[in-house]
Amino acid sequence: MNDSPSSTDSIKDTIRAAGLRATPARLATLQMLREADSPLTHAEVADRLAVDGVDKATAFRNLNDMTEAGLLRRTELGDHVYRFEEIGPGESDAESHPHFLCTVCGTVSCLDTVKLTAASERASQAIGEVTEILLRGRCNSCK
Amino acid sequence: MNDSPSSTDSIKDTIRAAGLRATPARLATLQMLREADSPLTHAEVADRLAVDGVDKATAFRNLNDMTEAGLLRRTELGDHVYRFEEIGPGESDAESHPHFLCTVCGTVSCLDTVKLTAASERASQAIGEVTEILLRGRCNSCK
DNA sequence: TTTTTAAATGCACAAGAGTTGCATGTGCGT
DNA sequence: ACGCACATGCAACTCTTGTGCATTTAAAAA
Repeated sequence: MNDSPSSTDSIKDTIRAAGLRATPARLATLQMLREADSPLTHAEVADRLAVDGVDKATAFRNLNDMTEAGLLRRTELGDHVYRFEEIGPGESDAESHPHFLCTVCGTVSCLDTVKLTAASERASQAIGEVTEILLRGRCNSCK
Repeated sequence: MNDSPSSTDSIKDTIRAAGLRATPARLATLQMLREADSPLTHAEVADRLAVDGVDKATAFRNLNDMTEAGLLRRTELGDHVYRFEEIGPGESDAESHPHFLCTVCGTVSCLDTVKLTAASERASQAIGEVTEILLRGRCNSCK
């Protein structure tokens, strides 16, 4: 069998632990995001679930509900589309990692090591508390 | 007189130099952006011009046309709204400065001094060429 | 100054992302 | 196995942005 029951159960547990019901649509949603290595758009998730007969509104509501429940993180990378990624077990919602969006092909990459210089940290502190860093440009495949 | 004719003429010249006709709607648009100290949204410009009888579609078209002509820069800061700012005379379109968006009040600040650490530069180069930096968080007024 | 014409405008309508109201269906605690 | 709050489906709706087309106008030519 391809779907190991253990991983399905772990997904169920994760959803229930967040105070939500483990419905088929939510299982599929979280599994999709767990297998993806970059944030997925609203539409990508909805389209994929549509073949299982899941309504667009349901897909959107689940994504938002799971975000509110602390399971997902919603990011907006500047192309007028919301993207979602799973928040790992230990991870907190606040400590999100930087993202890179290719403005040509739309590919998103997660970055771990990107930081601002000390001087930049200070300059930005003067304005507010930075919780998110987003870089945009052209990825190497699009040069 | 408040509207110094010289500045109006300079705006006209700027627009014509970009290969566009200096229409009243465009004069007003560019003047607005020139006086603003942070990028203005599509809607902000359109609403302001509406009192002069300028159509919303015209306002949107002008913003996009002037962007294409290299007079303006269009940025998307993650709230599903386009913002525009003038590109200074010497400035090129490519070298945009970083922005900070307060996710609470929506205020946008332009940053000049923010840079990535050398290590971060290297890490991001591995993925692509970064042309734009966006920081999000809570501005000091919203803490 | 008048004429000419391509560019710009106004109006109405359309597309895409995301949301919401409401009746129906279902997970899951008892 | 039962019941109820929660979740879903469907349709209509909002909000931002873009488009088609007839009319007007900036600005170059005469």
